[in-house]
Amino acid sequence: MLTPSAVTQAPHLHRLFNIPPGRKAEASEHATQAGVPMSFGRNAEIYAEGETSGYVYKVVSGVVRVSKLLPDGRRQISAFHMSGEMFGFEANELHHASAEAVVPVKVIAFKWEGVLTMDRQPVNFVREILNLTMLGLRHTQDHLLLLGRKNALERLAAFLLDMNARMGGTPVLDLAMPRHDIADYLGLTLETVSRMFAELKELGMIRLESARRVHLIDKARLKAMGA
Amino acid sequence: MLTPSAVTQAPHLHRLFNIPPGRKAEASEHATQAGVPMSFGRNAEIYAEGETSGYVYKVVSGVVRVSKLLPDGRRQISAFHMSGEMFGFEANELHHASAEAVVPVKVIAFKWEGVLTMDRQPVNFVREILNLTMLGLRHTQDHLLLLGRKNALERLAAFLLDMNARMGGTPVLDLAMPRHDIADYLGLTLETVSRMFAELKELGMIRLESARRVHLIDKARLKAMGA
DNA sequence: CGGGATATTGACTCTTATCAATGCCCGTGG
DNA sequence: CCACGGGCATTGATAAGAGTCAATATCCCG
Repeated sequence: MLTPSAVTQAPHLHRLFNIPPGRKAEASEHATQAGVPMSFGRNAEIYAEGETSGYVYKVVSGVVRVSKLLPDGRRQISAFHMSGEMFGFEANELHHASAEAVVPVKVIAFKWEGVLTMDRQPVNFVREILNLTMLGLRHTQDHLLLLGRKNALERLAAFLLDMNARMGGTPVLDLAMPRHDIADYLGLTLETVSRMFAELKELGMIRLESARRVHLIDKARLKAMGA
Repeated sequence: MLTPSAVTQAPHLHRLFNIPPGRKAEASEHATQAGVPMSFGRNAEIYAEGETSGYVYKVVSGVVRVSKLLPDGRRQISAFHMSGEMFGFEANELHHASAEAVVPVKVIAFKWEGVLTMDRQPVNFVREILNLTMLGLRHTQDHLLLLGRKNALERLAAFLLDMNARMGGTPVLDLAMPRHDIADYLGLTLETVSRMFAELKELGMIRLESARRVHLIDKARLKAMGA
């Protein structure tokens, strides 16, 4: 459940996607291969659902949320992406979800064209991207199980463990996102999320230093709970 | 929501994956490129979670369900695959979900090795598989929205429309799977699924010729409902 | 130090789950 | 050909979990 994530780092991609040392990079035509650094403020939109999608992104710092909206405003966040991870892969030329900065974010944007069309890149390269996409698919399938079959407490436990694993596994966890975002990721309301935090605290499994700073006191029991 | 599906057909793959005319094919070592036809009875296991995964599959006939289980038996079906679709893509060498035949199924199995390692295949080929995987990711993300944010009636409406679209769009829909499978796909209980069928009937949007044979009377309203 | 956004807590409602009884359909065998 | 039996589906009564609405409380940030 909630494995390291979607678009996690892969050695090859790190090499291939990193900006050449000394590069300055504005959004110039030349940026095709190297990638263009971009910054986004808190809650700024990186791309929108329905927008034409020409780029894939790698998170340099901050946290990104990818989400879909129903016409009446109900929202489902499908993933949070943290430093080192990539997102924005799309089958067609249109974005099927939107991406926003949860906190101030730096990313590098790569022309998708350049990624797939480059006939000079080793076949390994496309294969590497395929692998990232398959990992993303796996994470999403795990999340289906969470949304379809786990109760509120199990969902929150799984979420905290996933976040923790992805941030290095230290027992103190700093959450970048507000309760509302956690709720929209876990398919709950923010009130329920808050109550589940309280219950995990009651159960002695976590300690809340503040709303965003969580101490994972008993990971073993959290794991048993998150499934 | 619930787009044509996961691993839907793509012209290139049809060419590349089809068995050479006149081929007989047992599970021989030579079958690497051509693919091995296989048959499975109702509810037979095609592969299991945790099993080592050496093949990808293309459905020739029947319907396949891909699912994950929680230790206590709760189940989430992540997708149904129908004729022409492919499934079984895995990031690592282990299957992360299991696949079973909903009804008697014929598939063709292709060695994954052969698919990725073949340096003689055009780069286009890997790219085609990447595209199928991205489509699968999209379908799964749509399903996240369904599980996280839609109510029971909306879920069933979306399900019926998706199935209908994938089976050619005729107003009479033959469901291959029992209520229990629909429930595990939609994150509901079979009783609730049954009640929602009754309610769609009440609303005049469907007619039940039998439990498995559904007439879609008002697709427009179903669409509005399914979101 | 004050104020707005974010989070918690409480009371109550509503949707869906659970438990249980009955009905229906279809294939098999008398 | 009909009756029986077993799996599947429907329907009902009740319970439980999460949602909703509303009133504080807390935390930043200026």
